[in-house]
Amino acid sequence: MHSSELVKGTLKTIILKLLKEKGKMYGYEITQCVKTLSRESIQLTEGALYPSLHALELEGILTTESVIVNGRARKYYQLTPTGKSTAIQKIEALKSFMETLNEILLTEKSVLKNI
Amino acid sequence: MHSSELVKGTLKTIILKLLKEKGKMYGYEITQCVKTLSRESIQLTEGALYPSLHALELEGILTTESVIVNGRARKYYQLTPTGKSTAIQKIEALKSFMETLNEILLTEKSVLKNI
DNA sequence: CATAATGCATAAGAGTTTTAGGTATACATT
DNA sequence: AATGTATACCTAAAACTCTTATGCATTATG
Repeated sequence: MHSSELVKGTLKTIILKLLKEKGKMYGYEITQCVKTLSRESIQLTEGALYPSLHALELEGILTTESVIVNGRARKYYQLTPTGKSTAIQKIEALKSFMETLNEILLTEKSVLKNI
Repeated sequence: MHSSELVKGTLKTIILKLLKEKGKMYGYEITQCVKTLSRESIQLTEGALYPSLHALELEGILTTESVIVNGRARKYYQLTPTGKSTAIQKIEALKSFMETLNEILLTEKSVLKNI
């Protein structure tokens, strides 16, 4: 299980990535999808997920649509046009950050000595 | 410049990685080292760095040693034996998390459809 | 001699997450 | 019938961490 500390900064980007690919998802579906994709190593908590989704909606990045399925309410989220470009930017930013991070983590003693 | 949101969760691990390789560093040195290694894309703020260092010290992961160099005080930090194994663990955890994250970011629409 | 760079540190406010709880339906098991 | 599990939404207090701003001090530089 990955520490929640690490997931924090990447939560919004993960949400945006999934919505970008799937087009339309509801909250519970997002938690399950992340769980599956991460092989059970990331379990989003609802207390973090829903406030994030609502914030993204307020920012105009997502729109919602409520639907009744099997007698239960579902609230689908999808990217707005603005949200789509935000998603692309955020995903690129995260990839770029991971490359930087990777360089730092692979830096060896001998290299560091000269900095 | 990478968003501070992303750096947050990885700050402690970055510190531990650098100390693991360099053995002994002072606060300002850490900020400059991260700046250089990241090609100016990560600029640690002191308000985040020092509290983290102090927390790591309280946890028994670091010990300190104050030295006067060129008339200025420096406070060197280094890993304790416990800290050394914590560092190794944290670094591995971060690498593992990045692999998971990478898989998520590379997931394509066609794959996601079946989840 | 003012400014930048070096070097440490903290505190108020802001922002986010954790933890814990609440509400509700469907379905399987006891 | 009652219990538990899975599905599905949400929120609020407390905890946590960072941002922003500030303070102090020395050395080098223009």
